[in-house]
Amino acid sequence: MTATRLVIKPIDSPASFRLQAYRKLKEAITAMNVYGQAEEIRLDERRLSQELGVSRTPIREALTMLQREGFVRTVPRRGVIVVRKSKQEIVRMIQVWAALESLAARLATLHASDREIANLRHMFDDFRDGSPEGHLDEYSDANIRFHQAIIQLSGNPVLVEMTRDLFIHMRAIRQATIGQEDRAKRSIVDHMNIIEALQRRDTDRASGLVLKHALDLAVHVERHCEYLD
Amino acid sequence: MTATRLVIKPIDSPASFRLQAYRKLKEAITAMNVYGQAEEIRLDERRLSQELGVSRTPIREALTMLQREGFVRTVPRRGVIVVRKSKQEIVRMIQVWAALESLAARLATLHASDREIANLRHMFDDFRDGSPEGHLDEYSDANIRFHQAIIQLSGNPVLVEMTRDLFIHMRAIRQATIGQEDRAKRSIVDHMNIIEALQRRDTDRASGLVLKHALDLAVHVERHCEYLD
DNA sequence: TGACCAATGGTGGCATACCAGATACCATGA
DNA sequence: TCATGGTATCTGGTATGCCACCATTGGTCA
Repeated sequence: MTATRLVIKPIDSPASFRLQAYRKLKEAITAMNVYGQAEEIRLDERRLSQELGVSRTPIREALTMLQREGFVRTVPRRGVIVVRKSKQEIVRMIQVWAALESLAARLATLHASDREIANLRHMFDDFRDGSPEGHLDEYSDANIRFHQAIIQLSGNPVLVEMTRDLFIHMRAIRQATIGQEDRAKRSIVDHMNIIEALQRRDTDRASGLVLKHALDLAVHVERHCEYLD
Repeated sequence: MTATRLVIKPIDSPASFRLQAYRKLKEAITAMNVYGQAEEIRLDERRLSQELGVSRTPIREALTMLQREGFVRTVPRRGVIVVRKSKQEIVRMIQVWAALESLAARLATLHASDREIANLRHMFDDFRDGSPEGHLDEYSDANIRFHQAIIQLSGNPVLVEMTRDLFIHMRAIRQATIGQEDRAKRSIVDHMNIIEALQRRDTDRASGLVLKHALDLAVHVERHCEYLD
C-alpha cells in the first residue's frame, strides 16, 4: 500500500556554506594531531575562504561556532589558533564525561532493550582471542565507540550532544590513554563488568562502575601524561 | 621606589560588538518569560542591528553563538525564533544537570574547604524561620544559587560552564518546579541533608543525595508540567 | 464566488570593501 | 654592527549591498 503513496522526499536542501565550512573545519581539526607539534596552529580566514571557495562571512560564522565549542580561539588582529588543552583541562573534561556516561548507564538499565545491551559485547569480538597489544589503534577506536554506544543507549539526545565534543578532545590524546602499562587489559575487564551490570539491570552498579572506570582514567592522565602542557 | 617607576596600565580593550550583542541578547532572552505566551517570538536581524546601533554582521555572529547554545533557531528566509523547549527536552536537561551536580558534590567533598561548604547553610537563612510560601520567587532564586554554588565548589570550570546554559533554561520554568504541593519544604530538607553529607566528607552519600534530588525534580516535571508543550 | 496565479515585500545568506591595530621588515643613524 | 623607529603588509572586526527564496496579497479567470 505504501507503494501507491507518493513518497515525500524532505528535499535535501543543500547545507549552507556556513554549515559546510563548519563541518570541514571540525573534521580537519579532529583529524590532525593537535598535540603532535610544538608550534601553534594558525588558521587564516582569507586563506580558508579561498581554499573552500566561499567568502569570509560563512568562514567566520563557522569559526565562531568552533570557538564556542572550545576548538579554536581567535585573538583580534592576531589570528585564529587551534587550542591545545592543558592536562588539567583534559582531566576536568574526563571528569565531566565520567558523570555523563554514568548517568547514561543508569538510564540504559531503565530504558534500553536487552538486544541493544547485548550488542555491546560484539564490539570487542575482534580482541577476544588475542590481547589488544599490537592493535592498539583499532582497540582505541573500538574503545571510544563502546563508550559512545553507552551514551546512545541512554536515549537522551542532550547527553549525546554534550559528550560529542568531549570525545573529540579526548580522541586527540587517546594514544596516551591506552597502551601504557596494562591499561588495555584492565579496560576490557571493566567493560565486561559494565555490560554484565547493564544486562542484570543493576542500575546503581552499572552507573557506579562506569563512573569509576572513567574517573580512573582521569587519575591516570593526571599522573602519567606529563608530556601534555 | 615605586613612585619613580612608570606604572603600566594593562589597557582594558573594549569588548567587541559581537560579544556585546551576544550578552545583550542572551540577557534579554533569559529575562523574558519564554513560556508565558503562545505565539512564537521572532527576532529580526535588521531590527536588532538598528536597536543596538551596530551593523548586521556582529548581530549575526551573536545569533550564531546563541543558536549553537540552543537558545534560538534560525530558519532561512523565515526568521530567527526563540526556541521553546519541549517538556521532554527539559526533563532530559534536568537529568544531565543531575549528573553534573552529582559529580560536583563528589569533587566538593574532596577539594572544597570546610568554610566554603559551611557557607552553603547561610543561603537559606532568610527562610529558616517561616516557611518558603509567600516568598516563592525569592526562594526559587536562592534555590538556583544554592545549586550553582555546589557546582562552583567542585573547582571544575568545565562543569561550571556546561551547567550555565542548563540553569538558564531551567530558570525559565522555575515557577513550575517550586510552589507545587509541598515541594519547597521537602526541598529544604534535601538541601540540609546534602550540606551535612558534604561537611562529613561523605563522598558517595553527598553525590547520591544530589543525584536523587535532581532526578526527583525531573520526575516531577515529567508528571506535573503538562502545560509545557 | 471561489480557486489559482503573479507580483511584490521582507527575510536570512553571502560577498565585498574598508578600518584599526599588530607584526615583520628594512632603512637609518650612532 | 646593532639598536631604533618608521612603514608596508597582514590580520580580524565591521559596515553595507545584493541575491535567492518564501509568504502574502491582490487581481483575474473559470
